[in-house]
Amino acid sequence: MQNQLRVYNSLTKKKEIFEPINPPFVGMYVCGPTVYSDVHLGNVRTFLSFDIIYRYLTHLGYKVRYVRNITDVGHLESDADEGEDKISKKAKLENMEPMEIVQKYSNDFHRVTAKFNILDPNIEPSATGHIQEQIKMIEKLIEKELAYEINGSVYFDVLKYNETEKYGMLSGRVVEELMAGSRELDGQEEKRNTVDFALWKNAGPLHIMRWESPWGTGFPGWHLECSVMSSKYLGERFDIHGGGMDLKFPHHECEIAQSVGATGKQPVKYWLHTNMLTVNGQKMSKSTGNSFLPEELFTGNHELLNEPYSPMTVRFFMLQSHYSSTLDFSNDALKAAAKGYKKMMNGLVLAKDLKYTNDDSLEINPKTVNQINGIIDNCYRALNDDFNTAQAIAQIFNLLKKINSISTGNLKTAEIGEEVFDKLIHTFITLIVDVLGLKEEKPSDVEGIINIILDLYKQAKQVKDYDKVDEIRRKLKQYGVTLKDMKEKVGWAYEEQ
RNA sequence: GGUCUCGUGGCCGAGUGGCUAGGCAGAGGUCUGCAAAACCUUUUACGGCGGUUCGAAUCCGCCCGAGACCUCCA
Repeated sequence: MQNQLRVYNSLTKKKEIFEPINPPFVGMYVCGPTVYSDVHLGNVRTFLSFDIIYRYLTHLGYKVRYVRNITDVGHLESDADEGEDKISKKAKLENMEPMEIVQKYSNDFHRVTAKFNILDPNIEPSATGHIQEQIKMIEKLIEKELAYEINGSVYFDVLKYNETEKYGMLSGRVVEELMAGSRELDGQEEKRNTVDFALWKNAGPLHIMRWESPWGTGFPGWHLECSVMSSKYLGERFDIHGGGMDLKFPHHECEIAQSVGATGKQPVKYWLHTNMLTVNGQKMSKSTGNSFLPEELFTGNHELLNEPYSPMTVRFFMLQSHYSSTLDFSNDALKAAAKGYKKMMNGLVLAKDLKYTNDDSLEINPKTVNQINGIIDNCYRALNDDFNTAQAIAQIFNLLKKINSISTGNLKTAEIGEEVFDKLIHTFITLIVDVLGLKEEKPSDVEGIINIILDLYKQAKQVKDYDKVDEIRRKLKQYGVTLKDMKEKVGWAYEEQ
């Protein structure tokens, strides 16, 4: 491939050539969900974007270790001292154990990602599974005087850190401005400064999630888990850290501060941020109440939807935009995506069946050959340009035209030669299936289809076309379906042996 | 208020200093028992006003409009 992969690095605000720290290995960490409620489509978009990144890096031959965490403690409702833990709050609300909440929504999350054909990460660590490591990191930060303990809670001292390092590099914040602009929130007296953030929180007597620590019973702060788990599984310095745009500040900023504070190293080489899904131009989020649940989409059961949309339709829809742009969610757009997706899948079915046919009477048409080679190059150029799936899909549609032409006989395979033919088919299938992760959605009503065959079977019987009858019976058997002639009707059953 | 992003044709959405994005929709044609698909051709364009340039939708400035982050959010 003549051109190299380039990625947009949020830290440097530039597109950079992607060069892993230890090729061919790539370490990638993505902030996963906080499992306190159902994931909505906005969440899905982020995980889908990183799914593509994971798939493409793998496709390029990198050995990727993909770590995506599950946040199951420490994510507070607000930054105030008595800010409630999201999991804990939900547990009280639903009268369940916190770990039941965690399990329930983790299961839901996995079910949803599977539906969208999002690959599982290699490691999926949880915050509660790494309490010891978090405590150790806090101790290290206290030792370096970058953190202070007060009333059983420990805070990161942003001002102290900022004396030698630069807090706010990623999000373009200036500490002084943050101090000036920050509002006085209730219960922040404990902190030395409003910009400080919690590493460990003292658990009040009623708090249900609690662990022993050198500072008493408590629970870890949200930002810490990612620093701890990424360094544990990917090392103090790794290649890619990803997450939604909205995590840039404060979450990722805090992560950098913690890691740099503890190790003296910039933890991440490339920061990648995905943009938001919007509805009527507004960010989709739980708090604004404009979020869609995947299930509502699949059933069409939502006031803003006039029909259901399948998981692959939505996947295709999202891939038609670039991950760093906002994407607006609407019926018209989804409907158009549904058609485009089906068109592509019809091509996939054809491509899998196409065979090369020799024809000595035909000469190779260099123009067509060049065209096909050019389109394939464009596909890779697009994906190499910061994983531009939108552009890649446009090019894949150009490949599709060639495939359809071959299928209808307008283009003879001999005109492009066997080598180019193989390349065309292979690239087309690989990009769609392996890189974009799109798959066929077969008709789910198999029974309905069997019934149509039963009707044909009955008709054949009526006219005593027993060859046909036997043929239908034999062919269905290959699929594990046995026909049964009964007194009143024809039935079917799963073949028992 | 601070920081930042965006504004593309009927819709969605790429892209970019001069070379066809693509999908959906529309128009015409080829094919066709019907229908569909497919293929070919084709119409609508870069928020406004200035500037830089041989040339800008693409760079710069101003204005208008929309949005994000600064508080939980992917």
